[in-house]
Amino acid sequence: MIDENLLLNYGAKRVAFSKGDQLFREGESAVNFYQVASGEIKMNNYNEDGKEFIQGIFSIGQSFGEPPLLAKVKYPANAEAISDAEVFQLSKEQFLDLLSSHPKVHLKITETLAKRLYYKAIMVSEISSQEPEHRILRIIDYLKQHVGKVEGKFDYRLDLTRQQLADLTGLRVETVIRATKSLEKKGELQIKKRKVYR
Amino acid sequence: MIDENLLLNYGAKRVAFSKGDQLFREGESAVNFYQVASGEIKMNNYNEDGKEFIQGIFSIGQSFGEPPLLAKVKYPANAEAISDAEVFQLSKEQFLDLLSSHPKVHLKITETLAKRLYYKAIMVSEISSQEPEHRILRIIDYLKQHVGKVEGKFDYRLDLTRQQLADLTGLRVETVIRATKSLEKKGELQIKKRKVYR
DNA sequence: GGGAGAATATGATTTGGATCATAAAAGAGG
DNA sequence: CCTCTTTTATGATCCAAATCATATTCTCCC
Repeated sequence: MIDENLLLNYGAKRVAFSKGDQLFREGESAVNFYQVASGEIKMNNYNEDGKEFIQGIFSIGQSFGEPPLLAKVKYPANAEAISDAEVFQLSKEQFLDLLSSHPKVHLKITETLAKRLYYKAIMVSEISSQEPEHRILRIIDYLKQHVGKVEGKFDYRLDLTRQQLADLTGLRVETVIRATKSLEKKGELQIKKRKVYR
Repeated sequence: MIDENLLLNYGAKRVAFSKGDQLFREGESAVNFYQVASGEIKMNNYNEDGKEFIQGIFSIGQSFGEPPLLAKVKYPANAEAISDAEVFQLSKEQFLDLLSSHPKVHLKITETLAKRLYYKAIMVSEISSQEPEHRILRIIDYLKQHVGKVEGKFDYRLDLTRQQLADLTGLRVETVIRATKSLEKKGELQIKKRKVYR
C-alpha cells in the first residue's frame, strides 16, 4: 500500500466506479497503477462457458494489476468493482518514477508481489489436486492468517459468499456448500447463521 | 537474472547439486537467495496421494524462491534439481543489501516477480477450468512466447516430457498424451518423432 | 412491510478426466 | 550391442465433481 498523500503528490486521481463497472479487461496493456481508496475490486476471468474464476479480491489500501506495469505482459484478468468504489489511479510513467525516487515504496511493492505470488502458488497447487475440502480449508486458512491476521480457533469469520468461495477455488457453488457442510461435521469449522468460522 | 560477478562480489557461493537433490522444502523459512548457474531446478508440491505439481522449472540465469526473502511467508513448494546443477547461493541479508544498493537490480527482481505472477495467473485460471486441450495450448503458447521467444507457426519445439507437461498443468500423463494427439488431429500443433511443435 | 432477487440448500443424473492395466518404443548406461 | 529404465501410447473402467432441477431462506430495496 502506497501512502495516499504520496500518490496524490505524484498526480494520482481518485476515480469513482459503480458496482459492476470494469476498470480494465484481460489482454489489455496497462496504462495506470491502481490502488483501492474505498470499496472492493475483484480481478477475474470468464471461461468459454461463462464460468467465472476470481484471481483476487482487493480492499482499501490494496493495489492490483501491477505486473503489466513492471514487465512486458498484458493484463491476465479483468478488473471489476464488487461494490461502489473509489480507486487511486496513477499513470504508468509517474508510477515508475515514484518507484525510482522512493526505494522504500519500491520495496513495499516488491513485498506485495511476493505475497501475491505466494498465494498464487498455494492456490494453483490446491486447484490442481482433486480435493475440494482440503482446497477450501487451505484458502480459508490463508485468509485467516494473512488477511484477517487472527489466531484463535474459530475466531475468524469468513466474509465471502459461497459463490465467491467457489469462484476463488475453481469449484461449483453446490460443491462448496456440500464441502463446507462436511467440514463442519468433521469439526474443522463452524457455521453460525450461515457464516463460516475457522 | 543478477550478474554473476555482482553475486560473487556480495559473497555468493556457487554450490553443486546432483540430480534429485533437494535445495529446500515446502514450509521452510528462507535463508538464501538462489540463482541457477548450470542445469535445471524445479519447484514442486506433492499432494497426499504423492501426485506431483510443478510450480516452475528454472534454467541458467533464472532465480527462484524469492517470495520468502521479501515477505513474511515460507516456501510454498520444494526445490529439486532436475539434472546435475550448480546454483549461486547468497544469504538473505546480503541479498537485501544488494537490492538496497542497486536499484536497477531491484527493478529486475521486481520484473521477475511480475512475470512469475503473470504466468501463475494464467495457469490458475486455466487449471480451474475443465478443458485440458485449452490448458495445454495455453501453457505451450506461454512458453513459446516468453521462454522460447519464437513467433513462427510450428517453429517452437517443446522440450518437456509428457509427464512434465502433466505435472505443470495438474493433469494426468494419460490425459496429456490423449489431448496432444487430439490437438494434432485438429492441426493446432504437430508431433514429429514424439516431439511437440507449435 | 412486502416483494423481488440473491444466497443457501438439497436431490438426482451425467460425464470427462482419473485411475488402472498393459504394451510398445526410445534412450541411457554399462 | 544389450539390458534396463523411462517415456509414450492404448484400452477399459470408475467415480467425484459438474451439471441440472428445484426448494427454502435471507437480504435489500421500494
